[in-house]
Amino acid sequence: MLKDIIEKLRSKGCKITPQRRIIIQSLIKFTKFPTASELCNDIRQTNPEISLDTVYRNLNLLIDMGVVNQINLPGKDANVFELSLEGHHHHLVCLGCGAADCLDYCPVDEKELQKATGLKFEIIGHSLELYGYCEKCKALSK
Amino acid sequence: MLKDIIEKLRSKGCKITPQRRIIIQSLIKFTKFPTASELCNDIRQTNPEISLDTVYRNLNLLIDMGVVNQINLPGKDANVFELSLEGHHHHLVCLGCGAADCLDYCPVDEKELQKATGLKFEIIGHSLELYGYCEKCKALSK
DNA sequence: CTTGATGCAAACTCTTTGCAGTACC
DNA sequence: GGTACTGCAAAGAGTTTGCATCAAG
Repeated sequence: MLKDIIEKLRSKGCKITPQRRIIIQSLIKFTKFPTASELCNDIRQTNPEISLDTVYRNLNLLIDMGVVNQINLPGKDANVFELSLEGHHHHLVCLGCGAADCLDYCPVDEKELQKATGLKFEIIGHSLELYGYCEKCKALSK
Repeated sequence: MLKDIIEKLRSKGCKITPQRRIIIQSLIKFTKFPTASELCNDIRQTNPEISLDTVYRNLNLLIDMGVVNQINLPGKDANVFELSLEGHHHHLVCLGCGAADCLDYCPVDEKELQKATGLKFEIIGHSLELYGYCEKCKALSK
């Protein structure tokens, strides 16, 4: 997974710096989708010298490369990042702890929707987020 | 519609100032979902003296009152506001001009989804945005 | 050696807050 | 008249940019 991404960057002429490598590694390792600064703090535990702007710059680079998605959650800590190697999918976002799981299954049939909405609007994509509580947070609230 | 909202505010003990009234009127009038500053600029065409912080303060108040929804769109101009008198619905967001239409019909069956995802995650809500091109922007791109 | 990447600092945008004066109820 | 609201200015958060230095290819 790390190798694939490195290879993709290399093939597009990007240099593979230690910072870049660590950012990708950290992103792979996260179980929730991190904000830019969460990612930076995580990396600083082993590499205290990295700067937040480098994290931002590389996240934007990875987004341009199609390796990372940026997700806008409602509320605070709204901008989070995820690896996007898996193609189209959706998320189960926990309202308790903020953890987000992926849902491979896509329940949205765009063709059906296009029929239902008529021809005025041409649908070319969608985003669906499911909100609720994960196992841990369900247990905590009881 | 304006009256209903004013009444609701009054019943909760809020004062009805000219600014407040104009903000609501402008919000009703918009055909796309405006950002806070778009809303402010629109209001300034007739009331140049209004300040952006008042717009923000009142939008937050209206959100607390349940009269307005805040929607996070991906990319720039991410935070937009809509009146939320119609209950649960989704949006057709134009990638060309940013205009957003409402879709009353909800194609997401949460019960089905709950079955499909199992019991680990308890679904209590969802958000769905459809992206594409409105009639105008479709025509322009040809 | 060349070009792109980094770190620092500062700029920028969006949003919130403190405060004194104002106006709605 | 009292309390909530306004405008101003300034503070904060999050993100981007300019620049000199550094290192990957």
